[in-house]
Amino acid sequence: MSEYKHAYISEIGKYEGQDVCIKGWLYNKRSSGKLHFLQVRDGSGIIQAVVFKGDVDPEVFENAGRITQETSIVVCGTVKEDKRSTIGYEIGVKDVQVIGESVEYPITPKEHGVAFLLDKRHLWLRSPRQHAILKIRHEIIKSVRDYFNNNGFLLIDAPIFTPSACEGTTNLFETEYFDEKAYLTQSGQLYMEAAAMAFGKVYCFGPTFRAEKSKTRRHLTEFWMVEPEVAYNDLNDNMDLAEDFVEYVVQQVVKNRRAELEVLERDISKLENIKKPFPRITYDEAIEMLNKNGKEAPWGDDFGGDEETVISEQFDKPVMIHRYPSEVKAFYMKQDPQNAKLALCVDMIAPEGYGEIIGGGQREDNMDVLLNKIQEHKLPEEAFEWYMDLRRYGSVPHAGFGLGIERTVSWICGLHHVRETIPFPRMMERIRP
RNA sequence: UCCCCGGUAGCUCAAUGGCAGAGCAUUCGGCUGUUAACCGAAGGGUUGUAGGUUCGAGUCCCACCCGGGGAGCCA
Repeated sequence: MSEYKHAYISEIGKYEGQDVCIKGWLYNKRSSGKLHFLQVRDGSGIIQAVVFKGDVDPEVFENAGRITQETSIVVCGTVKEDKRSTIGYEIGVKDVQVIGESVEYPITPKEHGVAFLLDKRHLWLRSPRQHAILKIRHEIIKSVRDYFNNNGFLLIDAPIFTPSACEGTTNLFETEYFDEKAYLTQSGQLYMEAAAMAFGKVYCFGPTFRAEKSKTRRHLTEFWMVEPEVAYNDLNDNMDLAEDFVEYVVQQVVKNRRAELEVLERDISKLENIKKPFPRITYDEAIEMLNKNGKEAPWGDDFGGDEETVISEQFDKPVMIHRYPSEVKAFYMKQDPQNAKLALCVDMIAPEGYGEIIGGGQREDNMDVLLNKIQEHKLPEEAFEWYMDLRRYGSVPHAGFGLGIERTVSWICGLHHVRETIPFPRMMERIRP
């Protein structure tokens, strides 16, 4: 076996006519008397290895017929072009070596329920559909990093442990930090504001945690968020950045992960259409749109999933809704100089009912106004002393936003639930495996 | 926290209040081109848990446990 060169299935075309070995696992098997068809996967792809009784030792043929699903095997043979193969090639087997047996693998090539598959998430990752989703997740994350790295942003990692709530309202996971309490971060934003005053254009990218008891297809307790922040940007600059960024990420996936989108049966034309400019409407216009479409919405209410869906259905691109009432938004949102009841904030709602993927806006840069907001929200002033320093020492207009990775993956992949968009999802009722 | 749905073989599901079943998986046998292969056979059950109604409960009633979907909540 050692004389054969190790080849990955994704690059098998380079070895046509040569003898190679594939190191992987048995995905599925079919037999036909004097033939065994072994579907072998190695992480880079799946290839059919054909064992013909007349070509190999009787012992090799016999053993090949006994290999069970997900047994790890090294398959050696000749790479042959074959039109019947979905990847264009198959292996004419000369030898098969079993590395590790797999006895009664639980995920059979038939349908299974979500609860069962989530219990077996560590094995479910081996299936082609999960490969497609997680490769697209990889592409999205790579595109996110490339976009900011290529546009003059500096990566600044935000801490995971935080001494108190960024906004004081949401449920945080509490943990012990020596002899005091600490919380898992729900956002790196306040730290990005400090970093923007130091470096101009910055972003952070990492996990965030929310302890809300939400059981919906859009919620995880642990999820990943990318948060850019730019000094001297106003709300319009922020919306320009958001749409340029989202267009780039979507188009990179369309360009580089077409095969994976096809595995998921995604309508790619809908993604190809995600090009600038994106529609921008005010909160007031959104309220009007809701009332016109039979979804009564009083001025002053925040939008839930139903409202977001009705609005997103009016467009075939992500829509940016800006200038919400200050009351429903966080304390650090800058007050609109044209109307004190409004905040200079923006949410981006993905099309096809996928909901909010971006939330952000211009930050309050006036120290007195910010102090009032902290008091109105009954937040502990001393915890925000360092944050006030950013207004005390050379305050400038600045803006930023956060994009939720899992909701973006869910939208681009066309999934029903965010739980498949992350390798090991953490939800209200599920922390294992 | 609230509302809705569900829990039967390893998995996906069926069973009018009357013998607990099928497909897949597993094991054995057959087939030279299979594509969730096919054909034949075998093994496999505390029907989520605990009560109750009934001659008789997987099925009806009550409580609880677990899961799924949604709401609230969630920049």
